[in-house]
Amino acid sequence: MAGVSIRDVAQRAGVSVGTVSNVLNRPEVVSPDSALRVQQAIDELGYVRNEAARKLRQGVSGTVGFVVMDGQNPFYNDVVRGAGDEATQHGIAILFGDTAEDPARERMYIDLFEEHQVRGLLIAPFGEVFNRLEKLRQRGIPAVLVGRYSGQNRFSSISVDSIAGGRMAVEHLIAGGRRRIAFVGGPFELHEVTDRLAGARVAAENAVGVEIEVIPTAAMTVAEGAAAGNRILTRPARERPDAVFAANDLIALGVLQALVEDGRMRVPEEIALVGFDDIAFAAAAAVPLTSLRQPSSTIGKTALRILLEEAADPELIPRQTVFQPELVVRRSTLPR
Amino acid sequence: MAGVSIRDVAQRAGVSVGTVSNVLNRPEVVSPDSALRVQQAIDELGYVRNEAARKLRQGVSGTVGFVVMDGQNPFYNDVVRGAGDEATQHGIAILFGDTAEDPARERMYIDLFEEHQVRGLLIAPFGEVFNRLEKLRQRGIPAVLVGRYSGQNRFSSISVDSIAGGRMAVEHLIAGGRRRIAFVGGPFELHEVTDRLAGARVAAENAVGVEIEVIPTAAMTVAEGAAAGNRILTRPARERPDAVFAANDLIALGVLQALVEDGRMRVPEEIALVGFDDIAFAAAAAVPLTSLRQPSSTIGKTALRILLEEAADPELIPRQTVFQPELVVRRSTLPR
DNA sequence: AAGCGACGTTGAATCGATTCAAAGTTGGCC
DNA sequence: GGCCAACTTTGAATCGATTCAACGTCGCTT
Repeated sequence: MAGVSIRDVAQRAGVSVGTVSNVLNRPEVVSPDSALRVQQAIDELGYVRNEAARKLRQGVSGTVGFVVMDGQNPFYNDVVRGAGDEATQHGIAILFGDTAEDPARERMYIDLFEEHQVRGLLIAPFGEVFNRLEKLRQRGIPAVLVGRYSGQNRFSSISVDSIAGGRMAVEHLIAGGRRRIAFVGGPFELHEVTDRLAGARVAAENAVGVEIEVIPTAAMTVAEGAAAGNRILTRPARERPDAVFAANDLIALGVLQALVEDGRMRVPEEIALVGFDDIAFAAAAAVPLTSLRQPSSTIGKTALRILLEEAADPELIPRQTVFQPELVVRRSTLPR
Repeated sequence: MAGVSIRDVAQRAGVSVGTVSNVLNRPEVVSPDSALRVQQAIDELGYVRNEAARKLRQGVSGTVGFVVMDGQNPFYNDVVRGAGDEATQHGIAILFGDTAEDPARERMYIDLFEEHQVRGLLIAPFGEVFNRLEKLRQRGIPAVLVGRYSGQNRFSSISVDSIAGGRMAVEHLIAGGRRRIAFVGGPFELHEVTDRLAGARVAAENAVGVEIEVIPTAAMTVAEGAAAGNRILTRPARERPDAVFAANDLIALGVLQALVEDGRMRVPEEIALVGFDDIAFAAAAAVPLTSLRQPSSTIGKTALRILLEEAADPELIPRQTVFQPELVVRRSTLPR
């Protein structure tokens, strides 16, 4: 069984528990002699520190929660890896919760992580969570939003400028000679979606004779994208758009899949396609996908760093960190 | 601040701490009257149970560690989601560690999770971890291997029959008229890789005039796959294979990307392509990819269930659960 | 030789939930 | 009324690491 405690180590090394604790946490105050004996005892007994006891006493834990709205989206996987890299540098472990775009599950994970007394919460939110997060903060658990700009600046956030991204996407399409542009995305509760659409509208208004049509989806998935693509295909040819701007790459890949399978509307000849996120698979798609790249790994790292700073000093004023997306042009938007 | 303890609740409700604890953990022994008062006090004070204290006392935690060798592989993301679904049904949180195919990081996460006194460890291992896992078990922390068959049956494992999968892949290629087959994958420390290759060899030996050539990769990534694809393309035309069996879909997509970009060897006309895992993006690839499907979400669920059983009863004999992969045929292997 | 500061070490108190033996309460029955 | 069983409630002990005031021990100065 486990059961090797600091007391056993102390006894073996012939010192007090206080000294052992000092060796572990403030080695500079203990004499080299004791330090050595303690270290030996630790090795011999295979002592492993009990995080629970430490956490209980200190009131701070070595874990951070990460609640992600879609764990199957490679974009978030990249963000998680970035956060994980940063976390391990601080000896911190990440509790991971994939809510699969389900608000109930989202609440559940927040509750669970609160019980676990996480030091802070990273969250790519789906539902309306601000009040809940506010309560968490009152209990001393800060939260940092990932991928979503925090409306009233109540929380720190790390995101990409979705409005600018939307504008860049549609300006690029217009420059390529497209005029009838469909925005495919949803649900509209997601700020990412509304912002990208808003940016698209700005670009359209700055041009002449460009219309934006909205084709809503229920989720940001390949399947929903494919469904949207098929809806486009059922229309008479003259009512179809000549370009699609998808709210993210998963949707774009779904649309692409539907179009390629059907075969009647070739990409990019009849219809151009832009995604968002620039996930690794965008480049390997049936038709390599033009997309707006987010610095995903950096987003994760930065989010974790800011979270730890806020956990250390609750008085810090929330900061909004906004990166600029980068247009990566591939074949799916070859000009007419 | 936090600081609402079970003692505060007890005081507010006018009962003892023992009763509050009973309301929380064995509601059937407490009178409806007290239960109500306690519940009210909990709501009014916003009490949240302190996992650290509970864990310390009980010696068991409500967390499970999941160490994944490649968090960017959608296959593992699906597995993680399955495990997460199952975990939440048991009120358990998952500590997540992405080792990015780095043995040092793998050890680091195992150490970290041990300090956290996880109830058990799910691991898709990369390096040589059996001795370390053995030590963990001696401390009462069981481990279940995910995606890798446990050699000497020392640990429970959930996997897919990689040998059968390799055989099915190559038999399918042979049936489609292919004769010069390249196996692309690595590193060979991974049993998945060697098993899939072994299965491929079996299929080749059962046929006439079929050769298997091995093109090693340093990792199971798109980038490594693309590099391998480019290596194939540098050869004189007559020395190129007429089919590629990739150790997983990421490699397959990389190879495909290289081939499509170059344009000289058309898929599937000149060269056929089979992957493994059947990730969601396989169907959406430049050329829809034939692959061997693993029941990824089921693998995750099952792994977690078995892990919890073993945590509850350390005497259980390790079980090897092996699913059969399913060949999903798409255009990348259209017969000649 | 007394006094002082620097340096190490000690060990009891603490964090908060759970446990369980013991005490308390209730109602039923003779 | 007395007694017993069934049901509730109590609260001190416990888990293991950390903390910190108090205590030794030296070596050096005056």
